[in-house]
Amino acid sequence: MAERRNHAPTIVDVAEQAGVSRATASRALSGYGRTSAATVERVRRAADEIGYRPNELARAMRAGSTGTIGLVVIADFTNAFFDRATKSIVDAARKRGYQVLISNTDEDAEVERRAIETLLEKQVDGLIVFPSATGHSEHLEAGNLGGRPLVLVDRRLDDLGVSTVTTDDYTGTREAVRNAVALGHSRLGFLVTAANIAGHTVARPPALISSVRDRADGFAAGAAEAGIPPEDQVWHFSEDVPESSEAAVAAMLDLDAPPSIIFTSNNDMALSVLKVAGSRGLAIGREVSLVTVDDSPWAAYMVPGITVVARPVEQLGELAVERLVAEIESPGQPVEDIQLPTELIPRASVADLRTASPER
Amino acid sequence: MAERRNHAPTIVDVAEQAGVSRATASRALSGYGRTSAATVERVRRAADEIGYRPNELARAMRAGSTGTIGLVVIADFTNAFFDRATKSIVDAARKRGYQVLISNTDEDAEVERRAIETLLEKQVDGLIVFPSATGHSEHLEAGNLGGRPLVLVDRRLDDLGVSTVTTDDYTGTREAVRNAVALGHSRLGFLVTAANIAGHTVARPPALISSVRDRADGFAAGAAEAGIPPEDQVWHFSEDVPESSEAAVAAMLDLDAPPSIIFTSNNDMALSVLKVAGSRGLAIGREVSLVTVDDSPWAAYMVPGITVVARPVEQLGELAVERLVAEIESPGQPVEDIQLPTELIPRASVADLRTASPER
DNA sequence: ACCGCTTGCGAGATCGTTCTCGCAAACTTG
DNA sequence: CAAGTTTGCGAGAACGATCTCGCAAGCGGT
Repeated sequence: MAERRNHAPTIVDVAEQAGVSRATASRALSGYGRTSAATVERVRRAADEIGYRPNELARAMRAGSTGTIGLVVIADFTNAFFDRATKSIVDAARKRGYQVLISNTDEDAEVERRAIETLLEKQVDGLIVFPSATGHSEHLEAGNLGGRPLVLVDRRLDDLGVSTVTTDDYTGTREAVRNAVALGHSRLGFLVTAANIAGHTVARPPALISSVRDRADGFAAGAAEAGIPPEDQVWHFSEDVPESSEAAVAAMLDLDAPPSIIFTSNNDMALSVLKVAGSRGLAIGREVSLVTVDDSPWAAYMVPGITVVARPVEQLGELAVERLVAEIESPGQPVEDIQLPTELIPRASVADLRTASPER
Repeated sequence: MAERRNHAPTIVDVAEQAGVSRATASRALSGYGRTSAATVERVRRAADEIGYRPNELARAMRAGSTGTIGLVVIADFTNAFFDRATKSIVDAARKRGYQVLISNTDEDAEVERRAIETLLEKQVDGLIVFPSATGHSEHLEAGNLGGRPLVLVDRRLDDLGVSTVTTDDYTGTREAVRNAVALGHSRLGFLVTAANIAGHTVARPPALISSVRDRADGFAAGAAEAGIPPEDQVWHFSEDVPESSEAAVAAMLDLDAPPSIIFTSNNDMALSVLKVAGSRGLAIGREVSLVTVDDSPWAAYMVPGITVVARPVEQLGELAVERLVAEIESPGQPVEDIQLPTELIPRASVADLRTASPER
């Protein structure tokens, strides 16, 4: 019968209960050093009896590692990206014996800086960061990380010299353009959401985050390859808020010669196309075609299904964890820049203009 | 000039650098006790110079609290529920000075049990749990939680006597039924996804998780109130996997007298309706009406927009954090069972049968 | 000039664990 | 049977912070 104290039972309580010393109790439970089988059994039973639960804090302080990794993400809802990435990271970490401390930055660099500071104070063994689009990144430099490894996901920050896992959006978007041209489209719209823009604009903003830049470059490359002249590449940029997105869509549809197909750089923008086109009675996949980046359940199940450049988000998260754990457990790994292949999933949102008589 | 050691600088290094004792350095930085202004300044400067970052682990061990809460969720993608809830919890926690350790259970009770064990070992100050539908819940009883507070979210576990934050899905669903009947619908389908079912079935499974049970009860109550006879309430149950869902939808549409409207208990099921109806050329909001629980961007922006019972997910998360932090910081709070109101958002997916001539 | 009070600071204990070291008992070996 | 080796276990230090004491110096009041 254990005497109940007012604190959670510690290894000292286990030792008393089993009639051995702290050291022996610890040895028996952790299984290092030499302990007789009888003692191990006695200590185990004692621990069970008093409901002992090891204090991972103390263990971590002694060991110098916490078995915890810090995750700094940018929560967005429409893309089903945040949750897929988060889930895959949490699950992959758990499989390798790590827990995840999560922070959300909402694209705010200052919040990101403080979040990383807090995570480091909590002694995470390493960091996985979806870097925010705004602001600088001194806080991500090795010298400010207390020697703890960092892996970037989804967005490259080239001058940082740190392992990065992204998807090959350049090739994916280029492929999508090629596919559209093959189906007879010859005037292509491209709607890009970007941070740090006021409203919407036709001028390309000076700095795009790497993922969006890749999509833009892929679009341009695909169009050039297919011989689409610049005047038939219609670019619009907007903030990532519904009002700006919808205004950008409306402006594009209001052109004297609107494009037959609209590419969007993310799903928020794609939904704006759905909404604005719907309100004008334009049927997707007939009067207006649509391609977006990132697959999602609704894109697959809608009628018509939306043609997408699918990114292997789960793999993205898993690889990030794999890289990070490798650097944690054997430091000095070479820096890797992993780019995962994307996949064009053709559905019904892109009209085949080769057979149908051109509408509008 | 600080002498660089091979370990992260500690308060001892700061003290040396400033020429004071550990205790004084700690006082100067933490701002308790008495310290002269000059010393505070000197210590601060020393800390800056050597890049001191406090070790939150050591502080937590001494203080007995970590400033960390454990979050145990069930990741799902379609509902935009996981990410909205997670984000709101992470953000609300941060505002109150807490970080979040996140675990995902995938509805597996054993994984949930182990996740909670790990979180407790890591000395979280409290737990927010979306309880899994399967298995028992001894691991959630107060005696097994080491005295740390727990708040349940989204699903009630009545015999646990613990604060719970849910949404009033009963009233929401009842309201939705009432609305549909007012629009002329008189034969109502209800598609329910539930764990622990093999395939799909017409028989109501013995145990439904509280949120789904509330929706079912609300549906039944609304139909009864509106005078819909039992034979015009068509129930189908299925597993939460696409194959079962789609089979259930198909079976319902294959009835001799299919319902004019289908209610679904979640968005996975609603997407299955979209898919199957689409593949049969049935237009949503015309030949088949649809109402689901949980709003999401795609439900709002699709054409037609989907009528939904919207749940205040962000508020759910915030209130859970608020309750938990209250119990952490002043123990002995009364147990609260908070039910947040839902809102019916009528869109175009429910046909108005009063004016239109009945189709099919 | 003496007493009491405030101020500033340092020594040491503490949180709960792991791990090194040393010691005694038991065991092996020629 | 003596000497060396293995085995099992306990004492104590360590991780890095906070906090309780107690001490010495400075201060004002009488």
